[in-house]
This record gives sequence, C-alpha cells and structure tokens, in this order.
Amino acid sequence: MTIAPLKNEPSSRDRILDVAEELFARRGYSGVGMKEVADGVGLGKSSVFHHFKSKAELYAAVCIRILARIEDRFVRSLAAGGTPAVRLDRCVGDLLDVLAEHPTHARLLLRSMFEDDDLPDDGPEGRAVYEAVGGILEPFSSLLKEGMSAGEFRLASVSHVMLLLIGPIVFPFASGEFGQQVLGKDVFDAAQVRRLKSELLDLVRVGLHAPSAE
Amino acid sequence: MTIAPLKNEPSSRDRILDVAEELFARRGYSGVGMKEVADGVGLGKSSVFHHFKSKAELYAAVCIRILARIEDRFVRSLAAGGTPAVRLDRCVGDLLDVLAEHPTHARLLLRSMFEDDDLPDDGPEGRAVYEAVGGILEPFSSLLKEGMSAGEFRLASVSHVMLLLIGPIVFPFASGEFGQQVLGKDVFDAAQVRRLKSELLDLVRVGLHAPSAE
DNA sequence: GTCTATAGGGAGATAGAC
DNA sequence: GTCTATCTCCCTATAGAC
Repeated sequence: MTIAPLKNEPSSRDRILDVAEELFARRGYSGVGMKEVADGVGLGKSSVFHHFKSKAELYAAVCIRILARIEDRFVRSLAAGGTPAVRLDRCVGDLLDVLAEHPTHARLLLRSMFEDDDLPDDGPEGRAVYEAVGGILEPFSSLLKEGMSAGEFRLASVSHVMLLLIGPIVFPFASGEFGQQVLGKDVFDAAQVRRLKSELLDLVRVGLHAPSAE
Repeated sequence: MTIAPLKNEPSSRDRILDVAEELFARRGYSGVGMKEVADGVGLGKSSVFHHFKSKAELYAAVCIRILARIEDRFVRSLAAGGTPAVRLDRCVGDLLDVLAEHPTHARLLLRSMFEDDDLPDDGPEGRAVYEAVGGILEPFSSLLKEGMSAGEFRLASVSHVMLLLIGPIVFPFASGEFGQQVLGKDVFDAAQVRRLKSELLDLVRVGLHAPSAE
C-alpha cells in the first residue's frame, strides 16, 4: 500500500482495479485471466502480481472497493432523517442510483454472492468483505424493524423481507443483455433508471394489486 | 441422442447432466472442468466428450433441461384458470416450488443470465435457450397485461414490473450461503420456503406499507 | 461406449535483471 | 515498479485401441 501520487493520474494500482472490476463483472472470477487484466492496463502480468500478490487478493480488493462505495452512500442516506417510510424510499432510491451510475457494481456484487465457493472465505480479505456486507444489511434491518413497530410497515418477517428485496434492487442492473431484451431499451438509460425506481418504490409501497380489488 | 435404456438405471448421458448441473450451479461455466464432471460420474474425460462434443454443448444441455422443467410447470400453472390475481398467485407460488425442489436451478439460471458473454450465443443450442426463456416470459407478460386491463392490477409498466419481479423470485434460492446467513436457517427448508412464499405473495399483493399509513 | 495417451495451449505464480 | 523468461500444472479436445 503506497501513498497516492501528487499528480492527478491514477496510480497503477487503481488502474488495475478499474480494469479488473470491469472484467470480473463481465465474466466472473474464473473467467478472467491475470494476463487479460494486465493487457487491459497496459502492463506486464508480473507487474500486476507486484501490486496484488494473488488473483484472489485482486478480486477481494475489487469487491471491497465496490462495497465501500455502496455502504458509504447507503449509510449517509439512512442517516438523513425522516420517518421510516421516507427513509426507506430514499435509501432504496439512492441504492438504485449507485448501481445505475456504476454498471459493473450490481453484476459483480450478485456474482460475488455465489462465487464464494471459488474463493478463500477466510483470511483478512474475506473478513473485510463480510464486514462491509454486514454494514449494509444491519442498518437496513433496523430500519424495517423500526417501521414495523411504528406501525408504518406491515408486520412481517424482517429477514425474509430483506432477502426478498435484494433481488429487485440488484438484479435489474445485473441482468445485462437479458434486461435489455425485456425492456427493449438499455437498463442504464436515465429514463429507464427513473422508471425502474418509481415502479420499485410503488411495488414496495402498495404492491401490484389495484386498491379497489381488496 | 440414443434411446433411453429399458432398465430403470439412468443413462450415462443423464448422469453426466446431473453432475454437470450441480457443478455449474456451484462454480459457474469457467469454474468447472470436464475432468471434474467425468470424475463425478465415474467415467473418463473422453467418455464425457463422447456424449457432448464440447463443454459449451454440455452447458447448454444443462440449461435447456432446467428451463424445460420450469416452463412445463409454469405453463400448466397458468393454464389452470381463475382470475388474473388468482393465477398470478398460483404461478408465482409454483415457480418458487420448482426452484425450492431443485436447489441447483435458481443459481444456475441466474448465472446463465450473465454468463452469455462466455458462451456462443448463436448456434442451435443458444436459440433453444432463447426460445425456452421466451416461453416463460411471454405468458407472464400476458397475464400482467390482462390483470391490468381487468382492473385487478394497478396500471404499471409491464416490462419493468416483470424485470423487477424476477429478482425476488429467483434470487433467494440462488443466494446460497448468503441467504442462509440472512435468514439464520437453510433457505431450502420446507418452513423457510413456505415463509418466503407467503411473504413474497403479500409483497406483491399489498406492498410493505401498513394499510393505515396510506 | 469406454478407455489410455497425447496434443497444444493457457493458467497462476516466481526469479531475477534493470 | 516494470520487465523477460520460466516453472508447473491444468485446461479443452482429439486419436485410436478395445
């Protein structure tokens, strides 16, 4: 870990992370070679191994950087105050915004959730990932609980609802060509992002059924 | 493609598909080697290549078998009649049941949605996958449209709602250790499946907010 | 249909010069 | 910090005997 350079040029380390993030998101951990990463940066393979002593470490570093960005926005969004319903709307909306701004994020996150078989779950990097995930899930869980005891949300199983809500938040921006095919337009288009956000918030608020049908 | 044997023992081809399905679900296309598949079946690697002329073909065969199972149940569930709201409940519930009965399915399906970069998208297998997906999405889209014109569902963008609903249906059963960690119990436990189903159906029906909060 | 043997290439990782 | 060269291993796929 060296100090960032005084110039504005990104360090080699950051450029490696950028390229690796893009590639891992597209093809997954085992679908990407270190040579490919090195070529993308314009370095030799050995230079990449100088910055990250193994492929697993590089992958973990990519994941941690993404999780930190998300956690940062999410926690700030939650802290901004309001009733539970207002805070839920805002933090889900902000979450969608981060994922929409960085097209690699949702896909890599989703992949990483079932690529742990491939990776050393223990070790310092594994724990850092684990803690970053906890830093996002725990405040979310608290928010749901708070809203339920305040009577703003329906009484429901917090953990099951959390697991259910992750899907519609993350999947659309991870779905790539499939999502494009379903929508007929690019999922990352500003208009599509707005529409997805409002449809999701409506779904969370009132579900799908018409009010008169109750 | 040979005729199934008269005995009850599954053919080598089916046993290869079973093993490959399990492995591809756990570690993805490029994370699995043909040697590993062969060892799992108890055959030599060359014997696997005798039944499937390439790794990509094996992967496609696994995907097609899964999609066929899902499409079969889904289409029968839709055809069983009732109002759009009743049919939506039933087919979403049945969909969760298939995914819960075959723990490999959700994970492999989700993976396959963003592993197309790795695979030959064209060719006969690619098209078979494409058509199977269409056979599931199209009737689902029709159902939503029908319910909206009948006034049973809120007016909303059908395509956006579809993309949003895939997440909570598929993700929980694809989430593996992560889901287990969130719930504190095995996602594929009968009790958890029941709970997930009822929570999802409630969410689709009335959302998360309490009726009094409207 | 299953096997052994092997081709031919690419993977992750290291050594050591500069 | 970056490079060239190399180690060792494993990959998909094929050839050909049985």
